[in-house]
Amino acid sequence: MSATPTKTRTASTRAPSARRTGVREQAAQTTRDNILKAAIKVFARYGYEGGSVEKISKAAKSFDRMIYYYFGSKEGLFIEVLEEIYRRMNDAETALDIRLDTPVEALKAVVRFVSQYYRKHPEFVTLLNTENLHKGKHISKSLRAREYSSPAVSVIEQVLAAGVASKEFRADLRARDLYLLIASMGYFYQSNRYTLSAFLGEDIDQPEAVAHWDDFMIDTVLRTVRAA
Amino acid sequence: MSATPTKTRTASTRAPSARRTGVREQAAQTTRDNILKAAIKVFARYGYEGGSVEKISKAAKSFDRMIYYYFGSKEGLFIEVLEEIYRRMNDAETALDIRLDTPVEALKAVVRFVSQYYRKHPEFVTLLNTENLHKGKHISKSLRAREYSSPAVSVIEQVLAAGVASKEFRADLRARDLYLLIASMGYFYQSNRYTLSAFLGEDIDQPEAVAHWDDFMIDTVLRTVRAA
Amino acid sequence: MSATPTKTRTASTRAPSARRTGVREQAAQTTRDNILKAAIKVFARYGYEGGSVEKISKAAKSFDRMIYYYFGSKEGLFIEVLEEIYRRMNDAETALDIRLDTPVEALKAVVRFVSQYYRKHPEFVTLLNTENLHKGKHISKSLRAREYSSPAVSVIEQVLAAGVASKEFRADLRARDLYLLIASMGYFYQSNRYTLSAFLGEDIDQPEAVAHWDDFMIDTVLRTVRAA
Amino acid sequence: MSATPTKTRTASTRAPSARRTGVREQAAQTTRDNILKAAIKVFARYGYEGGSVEKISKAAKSFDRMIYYYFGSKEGLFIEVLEEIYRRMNDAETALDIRLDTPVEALKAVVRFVSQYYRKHPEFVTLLNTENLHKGKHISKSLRAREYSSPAVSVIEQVLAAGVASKEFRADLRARDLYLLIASMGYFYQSNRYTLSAFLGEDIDQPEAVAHWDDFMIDTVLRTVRAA
DNA sequence: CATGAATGAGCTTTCATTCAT
DNA sequence: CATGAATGAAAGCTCATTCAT
Repeated sequence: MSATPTKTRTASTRAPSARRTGVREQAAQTTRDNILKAAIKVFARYGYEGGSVEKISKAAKSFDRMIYYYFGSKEGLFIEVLEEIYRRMNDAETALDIRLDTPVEALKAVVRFVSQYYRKHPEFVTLLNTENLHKGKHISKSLRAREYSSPAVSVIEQVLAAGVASKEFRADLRARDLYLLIASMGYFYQSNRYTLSAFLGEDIDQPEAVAHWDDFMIDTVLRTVRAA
Repeated sequence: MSATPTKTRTASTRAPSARRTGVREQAAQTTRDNILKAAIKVFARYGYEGGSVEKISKAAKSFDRMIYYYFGSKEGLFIEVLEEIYRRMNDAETALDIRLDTPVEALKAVVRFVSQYYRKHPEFVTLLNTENLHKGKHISKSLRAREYSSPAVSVIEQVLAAGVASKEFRADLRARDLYLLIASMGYFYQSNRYTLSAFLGEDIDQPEAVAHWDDFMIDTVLRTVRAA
Repeated sequence: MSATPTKTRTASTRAPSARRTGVREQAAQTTRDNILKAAIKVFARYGYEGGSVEKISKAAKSFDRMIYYYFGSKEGLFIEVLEEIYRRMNDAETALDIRLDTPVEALKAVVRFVSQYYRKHPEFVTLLNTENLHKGKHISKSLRAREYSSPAVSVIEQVLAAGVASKEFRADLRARDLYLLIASMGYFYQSNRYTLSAFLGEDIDQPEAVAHWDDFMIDTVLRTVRAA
Repeated sequence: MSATPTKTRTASTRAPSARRTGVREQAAQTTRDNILKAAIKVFARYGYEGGSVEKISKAAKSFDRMIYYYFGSKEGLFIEVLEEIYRRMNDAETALDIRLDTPVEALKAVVRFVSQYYRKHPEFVTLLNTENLHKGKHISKSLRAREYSSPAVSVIEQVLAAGVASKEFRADLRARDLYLLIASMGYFYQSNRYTLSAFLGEDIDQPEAVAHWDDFMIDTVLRTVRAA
């Protein structure tokens, strides 16, 4: 590893200050952003080992050296990538407008959101798989990643509470479990679609198959949640 | 297992001859097996790119060259690794003794089996993730992999049919969907345990957490399956 | 190099005996011949370094080991390849039926033969180039190669003498020089046809171009040879 | 020579920038030149396959990596080697001072130049042979190589025209053919000197033999060219 | 006679990273 | 701020050859 070990934020890696940004800072910001965006694509496609520094710098139309300038190391860049994709999902979740007065519909909306998010953001799925391959060693170095978890579960918590209040949902269900159920079904279908297609002998990416799975997800979740 | 080589092997990669096995043939078989076993471990731990030929040959106490001698290329080895882990799961599934006269118990047993299999064989999970990262390019080159799918789904099919016959299970459920539900919940929990632990702020590998999830899986599956 | 240095013929490399050949010997002869023929093709196409033992054994539908069995080493095989192509050219030359009573026609025939031989045997040309790249180190180890030179020059010697006798050809010309002139023109055109085509901007392999060059060769040779 | 880089260079291989050359740029230029010069020697001596990247980088007192930095690949380096040797010959040819008022002497000078050039630049000969072994696949990728052909032929064209004008040379002779005749005789003698020496049983590299061949070349060319 | 298995050095190329302006 | 140049380790793979029946 380098002399200055990878950290969440070091003196040598520049994060453009949040205060008034001049022309200089903006150009730097652009370079930094380009690298981060390119890194998301490249790591998502090739994994951590397969995603070489050169591939990333080329995709960002920048230079290898710039990665070290802004992120300190390949590992530092990967950590920021993870933070970024968590932030993005968190942002999307926060933007969700859930009507708690109709709990069933609200829950359906949540399921649809999760399913769609994984489908539209395959990089999120492959990056998490990559990180799990590495036993979470990068995410554990990030102070920020943790912050993004609560909203995800808490949305479900609210919906669940509303449903219990209206007696549509049963009371003995943990929001965490419900969250995991929804995530499982959405994630697995997207994450393993290549081996599943080979294994099942059908292309599970076909629109009808996808729509069918979404319906099944909703049905399963509602059966799990509904009060007896 | 590999005693009956029903493989489509290219002319350039050696499969120990099927005829009377002398001392040398057996030694060769051992070398080949050692490499394959080592490859499963190494690829599972480091992924495809990270799992270098040297790491594998060292773990197998053999030489790089032997990998090319027996498997033609790193890719060829990886394909056989995938075939092997599918075969192993298939074997384990086939060994399952399911009592169809008690469908509910049978279904519970299936769920427990799947959950346990993923838990006890983390290499199966990471290898499939790796293969999905590569968009299934290796599995699609294997003629054998497909053969192993039918048993997995057909066991569930039988249990489901038995439950429908006894009127315990509803009739409008596809075995494929039920299989995917069970697999989703078992797989995701194992596959993403590192990021989930960081995300949820709890170690989901703890025995109680695992047991709780198993119960929840069974409960969810039964609620999905049960006749109104 | 091996412990028993490469020689023209060693105890360890088998040359099937010339006496009564049984079935066994014939099979061996075939294997040996196949290897030799394959080696000519492979060395001619890929050069000495590029022509790997494996390429040759595969082309011969045999095994690497057989090359060592019959030829001792890669170098030993290459030496026999050189001997073989010289022998072949010698045989073709010997088969030439030259009518010495018409010296001009005889000389034309010789020129055409040389030109055609190089054209029809590109492997002869590339193999000699390869050997010259290695500064003739292999041919110098061969006792046989030298035997094949005399006929080539002596045919020209005879034609030249006949022409001098009939006063059609001048007397102050060495057969060796005439041989070299003919060989030069025929060889260079074939040997360098790729770079020449690129260099001159025309495909010198076209039939008309070839015919034109043959005519020019004959014309040049006759102008060189003819008595004032 | 390489001061004016008129090259078609890919984006990934570095050509020292043309702007004001600082200390560093000059050092880089030196590294590049050292590699190119070393490559000419090594490829000329060992051929393309035999000329390993390591041999070249060592001869250049640099590193393997630098070859890829500057030339992209071994093949890219070889292409530049071919371009370089063509350029060198072209430069030498351009420097030739031919007096067209004495066509016979001018032609003799050309023949002597060609003969000497091949003799003094054996690397030119072996590199072309190597390229022809590869069927011209590298030269065909070079846009530049073609540019160097015209001068070679056009010098002869001019001499031929002058001789025709003075009625010393015959008019029905193509410059291209004359060029090929001269090149053939000069090239073949140099290219095949090892096998020829073995074949003829004399060392054709001896000064007297060389001088004799030069005389014979001139004599042959003049006989071919002279007006009846 | 014939051949599968083994071996270690070597190949071209790519890797993440640091140096020196 | 930015970037060309340099570096050595390691990657996947092929090499000619020998071992052991």
